[in-house]
Amino acid sequence: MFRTVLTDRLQSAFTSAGILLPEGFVPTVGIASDTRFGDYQSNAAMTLAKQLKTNPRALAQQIVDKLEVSDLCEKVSIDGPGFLNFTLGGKALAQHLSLILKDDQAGVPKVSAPKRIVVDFSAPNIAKPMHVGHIRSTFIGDCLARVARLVGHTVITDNHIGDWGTQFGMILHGWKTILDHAALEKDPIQELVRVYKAINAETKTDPAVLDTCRQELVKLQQGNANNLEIWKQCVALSLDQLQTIYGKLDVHFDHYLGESYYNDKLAPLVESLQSSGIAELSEGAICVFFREVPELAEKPCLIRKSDGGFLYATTDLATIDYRIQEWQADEIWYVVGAPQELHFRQLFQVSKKRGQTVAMQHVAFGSILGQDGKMFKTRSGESVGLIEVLDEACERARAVVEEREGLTNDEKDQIATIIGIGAVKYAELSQHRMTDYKFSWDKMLALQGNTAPYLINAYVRTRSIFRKLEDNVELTQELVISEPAERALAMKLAQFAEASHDVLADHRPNLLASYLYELADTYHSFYEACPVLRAEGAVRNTRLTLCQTTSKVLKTGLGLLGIRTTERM
RNA sequence: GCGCCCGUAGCUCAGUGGAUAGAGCACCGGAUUUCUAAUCCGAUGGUCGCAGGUUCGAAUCCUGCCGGGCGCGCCA
Repeated sequence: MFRTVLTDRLQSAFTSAGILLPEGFVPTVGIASDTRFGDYQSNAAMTLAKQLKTNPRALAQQIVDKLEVSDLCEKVSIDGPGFLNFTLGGKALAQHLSLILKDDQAGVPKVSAPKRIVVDFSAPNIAKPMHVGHIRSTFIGDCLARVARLVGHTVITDNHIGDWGTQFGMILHGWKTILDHAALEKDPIQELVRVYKAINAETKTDPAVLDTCRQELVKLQQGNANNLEIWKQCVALSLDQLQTIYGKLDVHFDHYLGESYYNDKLAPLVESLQSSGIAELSEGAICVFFREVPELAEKPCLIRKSDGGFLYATTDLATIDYRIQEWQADEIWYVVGAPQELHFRQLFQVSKKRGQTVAMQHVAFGSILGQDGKMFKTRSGESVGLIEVLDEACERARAVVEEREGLTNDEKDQIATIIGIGAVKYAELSQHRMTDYKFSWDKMLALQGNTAPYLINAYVRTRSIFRKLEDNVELTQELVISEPAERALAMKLAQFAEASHDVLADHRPNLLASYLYELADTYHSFYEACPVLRAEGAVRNTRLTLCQTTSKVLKTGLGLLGIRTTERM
């Protein structure tokens, strides 16, 4: 990765120039914001000059005199108030392209200190259909897991299913009184939802029903055999259906350890927290106070209700224990919505009090809003099912594919699925995770502009050239990059490494999405400006190599977003 | 009341200390008997919510204000 190599060289130059770096000062090199000046740039001289109270340009000159980058750069210049601008040489670029081509991970270097990272995402509820609200956690989590794996971390994905909520009181009561077994067989989730909604409505008008539901729940929690059996059936039926969706989405988990998995660990956990003095009795409930943290001083974390029941935080604490003990987790990433920020702050504080050193990160994201700009609530009745969105996306893609020639119906179906699902994923991942956005069919399913089909089309264009190519052409490493469009593409390709690593710095898939969009855009421009097959000799060879490299980076990059590619469209 | 997040082009959004703030959509003008146009080239469009401050340099950092969203003990 050029950025780190140049940073290292810069560091050495400081040393050779005899410049003592102040505590905490790290020279940085970044991708140039304006390519007129160069490919990479550094503001280290300006930043340091401020601290040392010297002239930035003179300091820059001192550094450049000691800088050894002749193997990488054809030019290093000092511009403006003291920017260092690096222009890569053709040979270094060509070498990097050839690395991308032969490397298993397309030139993305591994981290020097790999970690064991648990990624907790998706977490749908049992007996409820997945809706558009699940899109964010599922796609962001899946993408982060893929990127973390690529850069060398050991990643454990865990779907912390909501399989033990209070909603089971209603489902149990409904199962026993109004369940339609034929309907259950046909579409389990739909029937369970119907039952849940019907009973939920009854509880609003009839307090006796509510009471019955509570009793059913207590019986379940106390281990009543019949209720437990019904619960198991619900879980099994729901998991089946979830697996189907995840299969369609190409999202996979190493574990499905739902809330229920931790049931028997909760009582001893609360006891130990109490006996160690971390938790205390307050207003009948057991909670952990954070009197030493001003912002949390009046916001205790409840771990046991006054009626003896356990809570969200209790299960999460038990889950942390498990992940540390069984999986030796160094880090845990929770891909959960921003409204739960307080919950996680409390959770992390409790963990800290217990002396746990695992690094925990709440990867928060904004809300998908309804057309009214309010939260997209499940019970509002307006929520759109995830399946419906995916089906609609594939149908729209299919309508476009239909007009293409030379494809069989089966191929058209497959292509439409890849594009449809890719479009939905890209709509999410190309967005900053903290931004709230209104759900819109058109936005989610757009096939034009900055969308998955645009990127996939760029990939298809790289492939079609090779299909037309006679025989096997030996791609040499001697590249002749002369046209601006060629050089722009080569530079873009080299930056895949930086883009991939940037995703993990702040858990931001959209940085990779915009990189890939820029790459596709650069390729499309190159494609118009530089004929490949009609060119000859070294020029043709160079262009073929650029196409081949683009092909690999697009496929790998889209793969990191969880988006599949197709050879034709 | 306190805490967190957000406010950038008509719309949807990138950009979190660097050089002239960028895309997509929409609108307007061009390019095609194609290495498959789901494409390309160009034009129009912005006191980056407001006001101060720090800095050689601020959409970006700090303070205050305005507007919107979310959260703040027995749901998850």
